[in-house]
Amino acid sequence: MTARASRGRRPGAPDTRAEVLAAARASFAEKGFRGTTIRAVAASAGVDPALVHHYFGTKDDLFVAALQIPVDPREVLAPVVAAGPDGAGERLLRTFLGVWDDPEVQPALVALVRSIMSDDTGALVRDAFIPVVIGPALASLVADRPEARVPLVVSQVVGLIVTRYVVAIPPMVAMPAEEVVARIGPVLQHYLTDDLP
Amino acid sequence: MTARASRGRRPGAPDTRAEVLAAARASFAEKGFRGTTIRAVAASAGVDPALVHHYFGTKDDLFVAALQIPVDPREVLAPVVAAGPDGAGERLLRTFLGVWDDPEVQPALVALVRSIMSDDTGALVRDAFIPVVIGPALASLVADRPEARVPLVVSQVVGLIVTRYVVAIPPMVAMPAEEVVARIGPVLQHYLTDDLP
DNA sequence: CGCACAATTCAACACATGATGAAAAACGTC
DNA sequence: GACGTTTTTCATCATGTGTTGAATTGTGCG
Repeated sequence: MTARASRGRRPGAPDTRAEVLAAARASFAEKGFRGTTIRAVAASAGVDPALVHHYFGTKDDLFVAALQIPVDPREVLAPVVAAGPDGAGERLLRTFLGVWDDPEVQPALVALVRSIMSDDTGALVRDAFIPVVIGPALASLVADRPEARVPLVVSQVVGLIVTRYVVAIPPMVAMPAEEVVARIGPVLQHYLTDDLP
Repeated sequence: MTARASRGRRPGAPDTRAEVLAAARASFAEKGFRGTTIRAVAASAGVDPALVHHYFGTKDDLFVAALQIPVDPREVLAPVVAAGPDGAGERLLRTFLGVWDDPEVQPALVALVRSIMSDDTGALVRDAFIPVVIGPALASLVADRPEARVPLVVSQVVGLIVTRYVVAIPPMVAMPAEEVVARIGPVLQHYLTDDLP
């Protein structure tokens, strides 16, 4: 019930901009792009809608601002790739969970995935992200025929993302990271290096 | 450029209702619930928006009408479950693909999944569908500790759904059903019956 | 203190959308 | 052929949304 009514600047030095950005991230993560309204973000930050426009311009701009996260997939994957194919499945999964379980970046990543799957931004993943970023990284880890193995790895990882972070089915959320690594890691390893039927 | 202008009933006996329903299914599958507008559905069916309301009432009603599909998961899963745990992974996957690759039901299923992941209908899957429908069916196929195994199976199957039908990444779409069965089936079997680490 | 500047709200516009009710045209039946 | 019924469009409304510009209040600097 923090009744905020008066016009003009607030006393003190509150970082209102950061609050708005956090509210936007949370809303984009939970409701997706279309489901998020500027008014709702403003209300959740205890602020007038016009202020959102003042800081971040249009709604699209707000969205890309909310997706700004300090994680470059190629950089994160580099050490995993450098260590070679032995035990790559578990290493891959461990670093992956290290990023996704970080509460600092999780909302932005979930928002990104939600938008990819609800709106037709799917093309971005389909045509650019996987072939350009993920594909080459995994390609040096697979035994052979990467065009057949990479999609399998991706499918299991995507399933993990959706069940653990997007839909958040309870047993998957409750599972400790190391347990996920121990149970799914071998499957990734299997997709990467075992003989294909 | 089929200029349709005149008022009143059309000559002939066109099944306009079915066309509207098909357009709605396609739009819900591609753009999700929020992304679908009554006007767009009407335009895609070459019809006035009011007609959509005339046949199916509100937008929610149209959505549930679009989701009406002649497939009961328990009924489909019954024979798979009845045959016991031996080779259950591949059988499960085969019948699963039989349903999802059917172009008659695919749009409705994709629409359902899209809505589950974009809007917060996720609760439906999280709290009802998996525990009540999928859980008990799989429970009789697993070796032990179903609460640990079922989520693993679900994660791989969800990953398959998303990559093959929702985001539709090309290598996954192009893969023949039997190849999917041969490559992912053993992994499901592993989750169902192999020793858990 | 005075003043430029930043932060914040208010009021309003333009637009798209879901929904409604009445009117017009074809059909089926007697 | 007359008539009730179904199918279809038109015109319209209320609402929520993104966006804009002006007005107001606090902060920091000279």
